[in-house]
Amino acid sequence: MNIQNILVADDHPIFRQGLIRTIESHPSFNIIAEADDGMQALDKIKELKPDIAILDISMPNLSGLEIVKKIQNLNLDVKIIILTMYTDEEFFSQAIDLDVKGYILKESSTEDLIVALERVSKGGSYISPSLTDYVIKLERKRRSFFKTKPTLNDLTPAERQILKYLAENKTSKQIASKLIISYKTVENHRANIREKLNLKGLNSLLKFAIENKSKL
Amino acid sequence: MNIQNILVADDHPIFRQGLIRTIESHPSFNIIAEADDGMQALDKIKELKPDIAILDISMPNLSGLEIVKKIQNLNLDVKIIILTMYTDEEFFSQAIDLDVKGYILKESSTEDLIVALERVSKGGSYISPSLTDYVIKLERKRRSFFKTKPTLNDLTPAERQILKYLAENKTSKQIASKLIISYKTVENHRANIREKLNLKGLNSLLKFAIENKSKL
DNA sequence: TTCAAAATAGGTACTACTGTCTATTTATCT
DNA sequence: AGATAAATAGACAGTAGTACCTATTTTGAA
Repeated sequence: MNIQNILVADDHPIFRQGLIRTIESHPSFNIIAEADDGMQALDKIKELKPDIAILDISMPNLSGLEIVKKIQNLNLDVKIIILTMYTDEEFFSQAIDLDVKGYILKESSTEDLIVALERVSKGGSYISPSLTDYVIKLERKRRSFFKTKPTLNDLTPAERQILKYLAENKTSKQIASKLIISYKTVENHRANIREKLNLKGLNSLLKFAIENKSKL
Repeated sequence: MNIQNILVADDHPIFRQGLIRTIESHPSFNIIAEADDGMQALDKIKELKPDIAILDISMPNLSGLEIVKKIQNLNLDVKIIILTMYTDEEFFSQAIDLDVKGYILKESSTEDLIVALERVSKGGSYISPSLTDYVIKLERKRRSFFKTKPTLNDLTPAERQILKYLAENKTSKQIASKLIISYKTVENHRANIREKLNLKGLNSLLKFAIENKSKL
């Protein structure tokens, strides 16, 4: 097996040093580039064509998952390992749908990281052991009726906008006057969102908005 | 200045590697121990008496801030740098009250980390630039009337209990029947909590409960 | 251009939370 | 034993969100 050229992209410099130290301690891997935001990562991937790119999800300018989409549109042959803090079904299943080769958590051991690199470099794939629960859950869901859980992606732009204000605990009236639309329109959006996301009962929508505001 | 012996404690192995790589690249600092949970960190500090201990806040078994308390009870002469993800006033002011010498964010640059170590090793202190806003806010608060922001600590056990259920979006009725108390009692607790925490307006309490549920 | 989805607006009944009160019974500390 | 804080319970008016509808206009994609 040739030496694998690797790009690491993460906006946390100290963590990035950890990746470098871990990866360079292994002779089969060679770090050819670093990036501390998404745009930079994409540019360097296009320019340097690494064998493997290790991407953080939450980065300024362009998220790891968005980078993956762009790479695939360009038909670049780069294997992707997503590295993230989020033990979050949402991101995970998005990544899987994008045919990402590795998905590992930032809390992983250095050994896990190396194993992931080895597997991926040989054409395989690797998912953080801690995510097994999600994998199983997803499988079960897919099997039983293919009814996939509705996600934020099903929402229209206007609906997302409403959600953002809701997360700030604005009332429908306040949102209406801010957006210069009728109070009833806001209420309608709320109703539609609740229906799409299967939210029932009082304030379930507010709860959802607050818990998911980082994703909006 | 002598070479400073340093202990690093963080439960994320890759991040820990980053700390080590960053610190060891600087000749004045020498890492004498690592720990990946709080108990281990405390034990090693007691045993090895490092000059400086870099502690993560969220670690298994014992949090960084709890370690600081124990160290101070034992009158150990160890300078503490807290390293955390949380840009959270709560933790920050707790740390300051504990007379921690450094408080820096995990997203800091490697340079910031080194500067912090240098300052602290010389008896000074260092706070992440990104936290300046909080520092100023705190200062302003302390100055204007010494009225400190009310916190979760001001709440009684019954009130915390109510908050927990609120974070699950239970209605007052549901909580009442679960705790076998009157609906009105629950409403009274809610009112008291709102008053203590200065929460006004509809659903502000629910918002608070959800945002702080991890601390309950 | 035509069709479908999204955004807009409104009606009505119901329910939950808020704000502002009073008042009694337990604990707990001095 | 007496004071204080906490937990309990209630009244009442006002406001906001929910559930379930109908209906028009705008926009975007086939």
